[in-house]
Amino acid sequence: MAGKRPTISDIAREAGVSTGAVSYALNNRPGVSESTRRRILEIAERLGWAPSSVARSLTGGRANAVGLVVDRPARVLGVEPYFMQLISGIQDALADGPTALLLQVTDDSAAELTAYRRWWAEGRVDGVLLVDLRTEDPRLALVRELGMPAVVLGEPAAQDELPCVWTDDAAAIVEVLEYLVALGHRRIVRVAGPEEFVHTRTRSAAFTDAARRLGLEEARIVPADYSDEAAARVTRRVLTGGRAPTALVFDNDVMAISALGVAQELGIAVPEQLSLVAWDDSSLCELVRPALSAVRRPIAERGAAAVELLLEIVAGGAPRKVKTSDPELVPRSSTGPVTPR
Amino acid sequence: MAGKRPTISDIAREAGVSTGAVSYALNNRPGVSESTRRRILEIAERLGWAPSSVARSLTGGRANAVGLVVDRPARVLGVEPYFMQLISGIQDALADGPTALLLQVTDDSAAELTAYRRWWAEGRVDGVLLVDLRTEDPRLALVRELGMPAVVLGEPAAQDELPCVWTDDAAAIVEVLEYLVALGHRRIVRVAGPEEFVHTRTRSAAFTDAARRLGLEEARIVPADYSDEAAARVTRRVLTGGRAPTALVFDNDVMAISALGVAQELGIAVPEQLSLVAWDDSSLCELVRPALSAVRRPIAERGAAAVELLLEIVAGGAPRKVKTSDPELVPRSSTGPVTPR
DNA sequence: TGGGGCGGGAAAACCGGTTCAGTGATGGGA
DNA sequence: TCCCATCACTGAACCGGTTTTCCCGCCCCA
Repeated sequence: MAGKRPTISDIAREAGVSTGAVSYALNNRPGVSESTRRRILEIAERLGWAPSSVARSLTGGRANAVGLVVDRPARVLGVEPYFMQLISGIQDALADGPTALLLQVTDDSAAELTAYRRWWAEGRVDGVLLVDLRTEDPRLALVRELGMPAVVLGEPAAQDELPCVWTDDAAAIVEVLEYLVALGHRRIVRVAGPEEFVHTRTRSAAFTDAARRLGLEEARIVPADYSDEAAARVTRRVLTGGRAPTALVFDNDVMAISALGVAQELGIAVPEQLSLVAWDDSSLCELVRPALSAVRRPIAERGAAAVELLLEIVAGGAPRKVKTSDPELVPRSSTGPVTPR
Repeated sequence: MAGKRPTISDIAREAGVSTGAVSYALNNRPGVSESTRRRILEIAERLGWAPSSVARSLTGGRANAVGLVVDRPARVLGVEPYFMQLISGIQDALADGPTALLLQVTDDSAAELTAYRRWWAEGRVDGVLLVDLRTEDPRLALVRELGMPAVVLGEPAAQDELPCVWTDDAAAIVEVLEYLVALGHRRIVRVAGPEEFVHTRTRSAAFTDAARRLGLEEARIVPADYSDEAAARVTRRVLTGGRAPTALVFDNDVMAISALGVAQELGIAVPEQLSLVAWDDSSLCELVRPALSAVRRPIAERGAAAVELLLEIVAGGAPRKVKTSDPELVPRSSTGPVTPR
């Protein structure tokens, strides 16, 4: 039966009290006697009453929802486990609180801005999560303009005061390089994600630094865009050019897998002739042969921490910068010592 | 600046009219003169007014949101491109309408029911999408009990009258089998998803039927659970047992890739000694070597169609059963003619 | 000249809650 | 005994819109 949902007026009528009293009783606030409260709770239970989130939002000013816009082409989005892990972490934090998650997937960064703006204007969200921060990201200006609570998932930039949740990617890059150097690699190429992302730059800077410090013979960074095709193209070029590297480090898992295919194509043995390291470990990395060594980051943990921080800020807390647990290198079969050819 | 958002009262005051008049003007309804309407629209524009979705929902009774709960363990969810493609299709349909998407990810089917129930009780959604229908699915009873609009993504079951959006999986199974038979395969094993899903049963029935019709020497179905580990286990068992099949058909892409690894482990050449077919084509299938032949289904199209149908139903339309375009087999390098050993 | 019809708009009720300002009854202290 | 607190609860305003009701003024036509 599609009967309409009971309201506090129904409860009030049944209990013979005013709606105000019902409100107090249902919210465990002083103002009603214990016996009346119990009676009201019982009636509410019997009627199957649940608070209308809409009505509550109207007075409370709170929407009890947070928003996330993901701006990546559907093609790469589908394959990359990152976002689903992130979302899953977000849900953990939202679990049984009153807050819901609004999700928008777009492949157009103007649409992303519009989405945030609209959600805020319509009062649909209390705050938002920002992922994949770019340099000079227009979203920063937007949230400032709107005064909309926001938490950045990514590096804390000195210049802005937005709260963020971050992982020490730079340290992980160093760990990877030291590991590869220990295996005897001296020519290492990093296949990076899009340069406009702040986290790409952070990793690039760390890579260059560490390479210099370790006195690497050759350490280059070539840009790609997270997609399998771009990675394949770039890998082919790098491997067939002169002075081919003996190790490749990728900025995501999909690109690393794509490179694995290219190596097979070219008859280059992994890990005997070429070592591969993926970023963002996922079961994809364990799936392929040889299984990929990868840097594992606490993605779900990040998502959960970000939501908690956001809710804290919405509730009036001060902006903080939260660091999650460190990434760790998970060595598998795609990395090995350099063998002289 | 975090200035509060303007309301129609602000507009009314500025324009020197009542809020009712403003409402008419902003909604393009008769009741105000053309000149007043223009004046009001202009003021609204200048003030940067946007309707409060919350307030609208309170009167309209519409939440302007639809809900989707995905009940799969995070581990498999992350890797499987299916859901992100689906979500991306859903967004296409929602695009610039007033409707938002509420997403919940859970790994507990009781929590799934709770989520739907709560969304509805709280008036957060106008309707929901149901994926991965199980036999005797408690969600069917739930949406009936609540009178909550819902669209099923999956086979139309004769017994219930819920609207659904479906793809002719059975035809695709037949196509795959005919293709494999044409290549000379007579011993084919299908590695299925969890049996409790209705779509698994549909495919199983179609598989068994077609196998009988084609007079296959051996056609078995072994159950798995969409995860890479289960697929690896099952594949190992099947391939090392007596009378090993020459072709394997999988119910998703992850399992097929996992099997590819197992074949490599066992020194079985693909496609020379073993053909593999994945379901739900994704760029993962193109990524691995050899690239996987796969059945491509219009997943995003399904998502979009489902949302459109749901909105139609919410608006009072009659429940329909919508069939999306047919799946097609995309042959790649993982399938080939049987070679006598 | 009077009545009917209609267009433009005001006023108020309403949606489902929350919250504030009262109010009558009770109890306690001086 | 009087006064003041306190308790338990009511009534009403309020959040930001939508919608219904009603009213006024104007035009048209008989």
